[in-house]
Amino acid sequence: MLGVLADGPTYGYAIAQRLADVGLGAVKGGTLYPLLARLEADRLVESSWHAGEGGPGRKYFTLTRAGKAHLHERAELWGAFTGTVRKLMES
Amino acid sequence: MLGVLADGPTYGYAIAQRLADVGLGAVKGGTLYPLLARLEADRLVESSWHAGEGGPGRKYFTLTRAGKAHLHERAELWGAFTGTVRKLMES
DNA sequence: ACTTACTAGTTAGGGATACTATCTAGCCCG
DNA sequence: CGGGCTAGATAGTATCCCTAACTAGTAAGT
Repeated sequence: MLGVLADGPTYGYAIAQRLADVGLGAVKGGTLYPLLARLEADRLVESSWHAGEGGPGRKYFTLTRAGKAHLHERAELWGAFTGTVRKLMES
Repeated sequence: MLGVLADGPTYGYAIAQRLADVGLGAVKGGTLYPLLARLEADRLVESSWHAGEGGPGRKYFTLTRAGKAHLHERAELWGAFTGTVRKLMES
């Protein structure tokens, strides 16, 4: 989620499409929006409402400075973790 | 878990030590034993009790044929998943 | 006008599961 | 005989993903 937002501000529905496009499955609204709300509660993202252009309004989310830091930190931990697991599964 | 068991039959406490050794943190009994019980319920592992050699008895777990197949299947999915996520986080 | 479909977001409820904490029990050592 | 290590089990709590249902705007077909 934070990785997608690192490419620039977007809104929930577009994030879901992006995740589906790259092959991470159809993330449903009931998963997506509570997660975004948690990220906002943790001050990792900020949101602003924009009127829709030929459709409903969109809530755009932007990574905060803390969100970027969190992403980089987690990316390192994720790399270490997956490396360890890969070794375990291949051995 | 299945990856550790792929190296040969072992018991819960030793699995926890192995996971701690490779850097996956201290997996607690409340996580470890229910998970092994689920794997056994799914016929992915089999267990047998062996009297302790200078200590309490040990419940040894062995990967079944289905367990090995499951491990290989999951390892492929895991590789694809982590590859996708890595690209997302690095972009 | 009515229906369908797509877009966009929200909420309630259930189920899976990882965690904390606690318990039993065998063995060894000081 | 208490403390510590080994070994396993269980209850209770919290998290969180999912299904399902809802509201609402727009557009196209009938």
